[in-house]
Amino acid sequence: MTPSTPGPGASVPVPAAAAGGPISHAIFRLARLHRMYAGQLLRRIGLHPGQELVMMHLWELGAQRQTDLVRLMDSDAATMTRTVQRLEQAGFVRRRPSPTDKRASLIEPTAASHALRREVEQSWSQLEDLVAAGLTAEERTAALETLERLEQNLVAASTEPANAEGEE
Amino acid sequence: MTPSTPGPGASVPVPAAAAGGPISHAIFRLARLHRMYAGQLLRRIGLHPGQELVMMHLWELGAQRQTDLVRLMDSDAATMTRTVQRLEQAGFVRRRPSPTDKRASLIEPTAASHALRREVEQSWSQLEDLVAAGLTAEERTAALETLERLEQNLVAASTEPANAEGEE
DNA sequence: CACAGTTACCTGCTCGAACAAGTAAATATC
DNA sequence: GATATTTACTTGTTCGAGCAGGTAACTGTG
Repeated sequence: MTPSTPGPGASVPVPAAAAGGPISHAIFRLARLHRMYAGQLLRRIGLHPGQELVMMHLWELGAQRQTDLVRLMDSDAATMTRTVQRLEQAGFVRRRPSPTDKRASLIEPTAASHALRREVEQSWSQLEDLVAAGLTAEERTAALETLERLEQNLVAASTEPANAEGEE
Repeated sequence: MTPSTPGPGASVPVPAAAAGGPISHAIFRLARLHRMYAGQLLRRIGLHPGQELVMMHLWELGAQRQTDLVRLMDSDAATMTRTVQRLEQAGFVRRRPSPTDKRASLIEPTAASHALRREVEQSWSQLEDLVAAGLTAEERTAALETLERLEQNLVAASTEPANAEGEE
């Protein structure tokens, strides 16, 4: 029945497993599919998942220190190091020592990279159209609110728990 | 400001970045947080993300061939091989050659693993409470429907595109 | 100025995700 | 029954994610 693999860059098999909390699992499955699609779109333009976010920050804000990128994306410093290394090697960013801080290096997008920006934005746009296909403007807003509410629940849980050792 | 690392299993920094399509990015952020929490809960009980799904399938269905697990989780065969190897090494599963098919091996949960099941279920339950905190039953249902609708959009997109070779 | 403490970055490691390729066994076809 | 194809699984590789160090540079304090 399954038509088998149609070839690279076109197969996104249907999900299957379901267990755990319904919402948790729905998030899991949705995120999985979403990641798959994003990955496919990104690969076409020569980026790996995650790299496009770094680039977008750089294109929007200009040269940044790695630490800034880490903060902006709330990612891991070690991951950022290697991601930047690969972006550099791919010719999308350049590293320049910070004039004010010898520890830091400024990451800036190369001229060559700017051609990518449109493609990244198009990919994002495509993905958004896919995931929100058939939704009215109101439904999109509602969906967004739902997602953000769930997100806020998790954010809140990370700050509240307050098994915290005394701050103060 | 940031109280520094409170210790393992307690720090989930707030997200930050936002870009791309609003819904896409909301999914991305939500999934990220969700994954973080799931990872923390799982680590406490000695599992890595993904392993718990394998175990749940085994506990529910009994011994399965790797291929079955791959199909159930719609995951990669290579990933499954290594995941099972690690679960085996951790003593949670055992591998037995299939009596009927010399290529296949049956994966079955060990007796020792059953103690884990409660913990996995508790972790899932905890996570579900976290993510759906403060939602009424109706809101949970609505959220679930929203998530599933978005998921269905992606699933549909994977089957429709119909650059497909005829499925006849 | 010397010291401790912090910050910025890098490396090593484990593990999941995905793709490519390869082996062995089962099955289909001639 | 020999050959081709499919199936089950393994290994190799790249890359993101996260944790655990480790080094150099900055900063604050005495």
